[in-house]
Amino acid sequence: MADQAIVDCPYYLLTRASLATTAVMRRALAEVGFDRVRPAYLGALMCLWSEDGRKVGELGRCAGLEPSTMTGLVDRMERDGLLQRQPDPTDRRAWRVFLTDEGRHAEQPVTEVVTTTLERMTDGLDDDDTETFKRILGQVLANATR
Amino acid sequence: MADQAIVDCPYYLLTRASLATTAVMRRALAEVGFDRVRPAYLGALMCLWSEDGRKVGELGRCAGLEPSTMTGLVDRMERDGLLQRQPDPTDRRAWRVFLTDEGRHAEQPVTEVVTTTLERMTDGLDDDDTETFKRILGQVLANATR
DNA sequence: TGCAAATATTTCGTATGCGTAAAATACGAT
DNA sequence: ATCGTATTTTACGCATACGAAATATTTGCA
Repeated sequence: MADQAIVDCPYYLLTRASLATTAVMRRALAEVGFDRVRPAYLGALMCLWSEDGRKVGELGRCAGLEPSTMTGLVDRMERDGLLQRQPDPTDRRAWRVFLTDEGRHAEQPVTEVVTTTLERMTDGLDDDDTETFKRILGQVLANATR
Repeated sequence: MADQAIVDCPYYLLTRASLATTAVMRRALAEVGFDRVRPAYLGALMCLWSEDGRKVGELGRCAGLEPSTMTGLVDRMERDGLLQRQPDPTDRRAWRVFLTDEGRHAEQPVTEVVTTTLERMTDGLDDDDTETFKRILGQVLANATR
């Protein structure tokens, strides 16, 4: 089979694993009734759960996304009822992003779904592997962003 | 710092590492004059380099992409002069995809850029880590696609 | 004070990927 | 041969992400 070379390519594996995990995450969230929470929202939600009322740009830096990406993301999350923009009282250029009740109440169950899903994704790996995985991904990420 | 939780999340690391590596790959290709070769083309190119003249759907299966994704990808690759569609002589529903001269000649230098870039991405990791990385990604991918 | 530079956000165009539905063609059973 | 089903590809709408440029506001310096 000539197609074997590609599944040995780390870049193929990395991009495919990322997309496939996202697909599983989306289905897992939908299955427990959280179809309003898209996988792309998770980073921003985690940031807001740990500290609500950030500026759009701060949220982007926390979640690893560009400002121009955040605009659309916050639009969709607002449309889906998870958060609201509020003008920053001390800086008229900026918006503060606040969770709605729904966004706040999602923390517990969504965190649980994410945890369960990640456990399912790392099935067949021991704890060492999981730690190694995070370490390697962190190193790759560091190598890539510079 | 409350933002630390997120960089400990394997899902964050996985998606970020994938996007960041893609960005580096794009820049690396552009730097050596291969800006017509987008990172998304690499899977399809590898498949065609190993076996030219596949059907669109076959190419998708080889590269791990849905048929509906392949249409646009092949459109762009054709627009960028890397391949051409030819009607399948034995099945009028199907198209065969053939590399152009340019697509064929890209194999050597593009492969080199990709290899170099991946080495750069895995800088700071030993050979064991690299093998472990592929094994884990393969496992995650297997867990996700089922 | 006034103006240039910096900052915060959005807008726009583009790439990438998916799922659903449609269109064209092939195939298998009768 | 015909009809229903399967296959191949495309079309469409949407989500997600980026970079470049535009807009609005703030800030720092002369």
